[in-house]
Amino acid sequence: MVTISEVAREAGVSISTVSYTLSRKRPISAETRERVEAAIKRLNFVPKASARALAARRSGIIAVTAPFHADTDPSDHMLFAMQVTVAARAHGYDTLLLVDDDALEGMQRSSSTALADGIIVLDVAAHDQRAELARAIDSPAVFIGVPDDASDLTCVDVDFENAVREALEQLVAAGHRSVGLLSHPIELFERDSGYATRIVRAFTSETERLGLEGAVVHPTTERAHEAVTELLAKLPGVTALIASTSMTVARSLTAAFTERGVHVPDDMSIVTVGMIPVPGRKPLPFNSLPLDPKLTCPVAVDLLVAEIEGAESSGVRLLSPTYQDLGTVAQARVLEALG
Amino acid sequence: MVTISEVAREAGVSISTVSYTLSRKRPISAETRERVEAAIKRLNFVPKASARALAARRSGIIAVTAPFHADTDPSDHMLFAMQVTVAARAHGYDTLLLVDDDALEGMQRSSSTALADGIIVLDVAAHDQRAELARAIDSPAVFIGVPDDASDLTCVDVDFENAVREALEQLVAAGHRSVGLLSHPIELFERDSGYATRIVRAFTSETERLGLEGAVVHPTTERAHEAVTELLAKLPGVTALIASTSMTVARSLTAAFTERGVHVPDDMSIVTVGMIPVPGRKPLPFNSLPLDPKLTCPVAVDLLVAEIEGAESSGVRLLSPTYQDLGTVAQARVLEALG
DNA sequence: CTGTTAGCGCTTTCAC
DNA sequence: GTGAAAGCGCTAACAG
Repeated sequence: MVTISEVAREAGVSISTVSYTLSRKRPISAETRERVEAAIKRLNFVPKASARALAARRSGIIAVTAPFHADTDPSDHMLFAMQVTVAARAHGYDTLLLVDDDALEGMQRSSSTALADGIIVLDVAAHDQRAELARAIDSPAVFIGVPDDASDLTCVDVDFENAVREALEQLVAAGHRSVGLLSHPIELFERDSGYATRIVRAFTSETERLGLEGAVVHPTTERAHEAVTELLAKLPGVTALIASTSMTVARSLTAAFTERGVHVPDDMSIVTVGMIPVPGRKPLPFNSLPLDPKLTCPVAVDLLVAEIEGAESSGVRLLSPTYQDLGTVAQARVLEALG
Repeated sequence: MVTISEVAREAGVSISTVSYTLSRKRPISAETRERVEAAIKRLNFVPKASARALAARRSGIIAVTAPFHADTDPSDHMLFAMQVTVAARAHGYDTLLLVDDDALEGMQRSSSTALADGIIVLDVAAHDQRAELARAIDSPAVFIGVPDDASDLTCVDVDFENAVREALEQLVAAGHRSVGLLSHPIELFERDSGYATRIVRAFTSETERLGLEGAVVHPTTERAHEAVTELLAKLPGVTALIASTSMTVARSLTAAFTERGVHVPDDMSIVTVGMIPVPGRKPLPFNSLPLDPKLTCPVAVDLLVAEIEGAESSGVRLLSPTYQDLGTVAQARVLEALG
């Protein structure tokens, strides 16, 4: 196991010169640099993480806390953890995974032992214990999601309110006046996972503001059929739907409407809001305002790294997704005019 | 930031005494221990990970390398990563997540920088670059899955061959003589993800050995309907099915058969093999021999920790899942006798 | 049973 | 532009 002093000896320089050649924190003459780099290559030297961390008081590790609830979709989980990891690597950091019951305790531990330089908080609930903890510990933390009490916290999230508004405006522009919202199973709201509630609220207030007819339905099974039936009963003149639900339910949406004699998109325009795309998988065949981890995670990591490196910041950053137009919003048919 | 020497001073002992009370690596008198522990509590001391790692030449971190292919299910990924993490915590280790293109390079890096004490290799492919790498580096590694060339490697996996045999034997015991295998999409085999191939092979050889009529079908969409149709055409007398496919396809299985007038389980007995259960989610309503991360991950981590702590081991450990009997295997109806 | 001390392998002043 | 040396905060001989 080769150390920095062996490199120094091999290159005929002092160890500080080797260190500075690596860190570029002070000028090194071209000739010296060359000698050092050659020695490094020759000996196959790589600085040890622990020694570096101890001396520099920085571990180069970011902890990712991701608890696992009954209604947590493991796919979504992984997609976020992955994007955080990719973004962290781009800054030279590695990520430590804190899951399950260790999501809270591990956050405490990684801070007090200085295992991690900072923390990314995933799957944030409305009342999240990690919010208080983040305020109490030394390590900087950035939340992906917004807890009810976000004071003194740095949070990054999709601007769901704005996304719902934009989706509705797209529909209104195409002449739709009666719009449904297909949400998550009702049970999910009891645990209050925050963003689903925000979407329903935004839908309610925006349909009202725009003078639209609206109805919210929740799936009762793993397919959309029952909810679609309910929607058609509740809102007989419905011509458009915003879907913000699970992937499984969304995938059965077209079939569910077809079974009821409703053709998508001609009879039913669909826009999804806040649905998570899976890389390498066939995307949902609907216009969308996605909740893409690739949008929020890099921003969150940027903020965290900035804080680690001394910047001060806090507050909530809401990011607006870009509208993916797949042509699944059709001109509304004015049924009344015909009937 | 309180250090060990402040604790020593506060307790009126030497720092080694503090260190040893913590590590329990040598006896400490009850009285001294009490004084030290009081001081630790009073000052709220927690040893710094980096200092500890440098001095002990052990980081307390296990790297988890999990590349992400187009056909990698993010759910499965997370479930394995989680179980590895939980198992690692039980031994006092934390886990570092290596994903994507960094799965290979990160493995190299975490070893050469001594960032991690050992490595768990997930989502192992038949020809996996990480196999050679594992042989080349210093850090011990344990594979969850078995690459084609497993020489000098430590691998843990489910014994799929045995599971297929057991499933078939259960079916034979219930009188079935004509059995189908619902596998993965045919495209998956081009990338050769190993275990799917092993299951098909085992199915072929075991049906032959048992003198059964057998047929393998692959889904062509995200539902089972097309494959079921194909199966009924290929094997008109089929009375049982082994399903080893994606969760989505499996969930539509009962509906697919029902649509063809085949009742599950009375007309069609189903056993799943190698399917991954999601904690907190309603399990598939079939008898099963699951690929449970809770089975393989703890064993893999145990082996890795043993190697880290000095034990020598290598070779392939195949674990047999226990048969989950949900009563979905019915007595075969002897159609011939009636016809 | 406890204390002294020499490192672990780097980073970073301070000095030239 | 480079070197010497003092740590960083712990662990683990070695010594008693």
